[in-house]
Amino acid sequence: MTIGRLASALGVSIDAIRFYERQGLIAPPRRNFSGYRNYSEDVIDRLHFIGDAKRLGFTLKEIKELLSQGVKSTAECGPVTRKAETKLAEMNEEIARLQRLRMRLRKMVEACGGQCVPMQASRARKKESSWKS
Amino acid sequence: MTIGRLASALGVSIDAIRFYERQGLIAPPRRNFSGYRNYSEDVIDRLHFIGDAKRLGFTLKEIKELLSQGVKSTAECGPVTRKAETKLAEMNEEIARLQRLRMRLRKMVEACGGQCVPMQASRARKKESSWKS
DNA sequence: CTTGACTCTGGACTATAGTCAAGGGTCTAT
DNA sequence: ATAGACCCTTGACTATAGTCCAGAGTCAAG
Repeated sequence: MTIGRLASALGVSIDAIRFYERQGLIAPPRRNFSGYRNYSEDVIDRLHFIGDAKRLGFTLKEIKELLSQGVKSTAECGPVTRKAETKLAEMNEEIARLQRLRMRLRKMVEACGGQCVPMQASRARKKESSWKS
Repeated sequence: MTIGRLASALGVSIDAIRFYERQGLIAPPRRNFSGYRNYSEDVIDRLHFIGDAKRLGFTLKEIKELLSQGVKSTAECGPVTRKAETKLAEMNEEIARLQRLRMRLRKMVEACGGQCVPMQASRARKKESSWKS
């Protein structure tokens, strides 16, 4: 299978596949006599795994680690589970952070919504009452 | 005020201030005869505004737009409010996205928690039952 | 045989928000 | 006068996940 066929079969770009190879996420495939990459079926599973893991929020670096530990499907436990738990914790923090930001923003929008009432938390200086054009 | 004093007064790095200048977020200040930047008090407000807006989740690019519209404090309405509303919507999407990911991850962790039960959604092939080393 | 589609490599580029370093000039205190 | 702290510019670098390009070689169909 050529890289082009593989790419369109999986809905990823040719460049992405070569990129994964450079990054060590997939093994360099055999080449035909003129240097074209020639893929076997195995790589399809591997690329599916990469896609799954990406959707789960893993970075390529993390996926590489997973793969280097011999993990081959997202159903496989041990390493994925441990990674996933860490990831989950990180994600909870990130969500919390965004929610805090959202709250601040929301308050700001509300405070300014109707009558342009100065916010309490703002750093506005009284002297600068040039309430904008 | 020299750049060093300004930086330590505000708790940002000298490099960051020069970076903001390059990016057009703060105006190039006067220079003394030997080329040192010499800041007036005004820039303090500006940098505070930048800090506030950053904490609210705006990117530097967005902050620059705000500033170019004459906005000078986070209490100021109009442009900030409109931006903030957009931002809020984006943030809601991002939070929702992360929460969906979290759900997927959580399910995975649970599914694999006890007995390494294969997940339904996985792409594992039956033939590949080499259940890892 | 030629045309068009495909592939190869290497390197540059994207966005974000700065940080770090080299190599030089300047300011302040002793 | 000189040491040490400060400042200048320019350019490279960080991480992420690729994308895009040039210039060249290759393959299949007509």
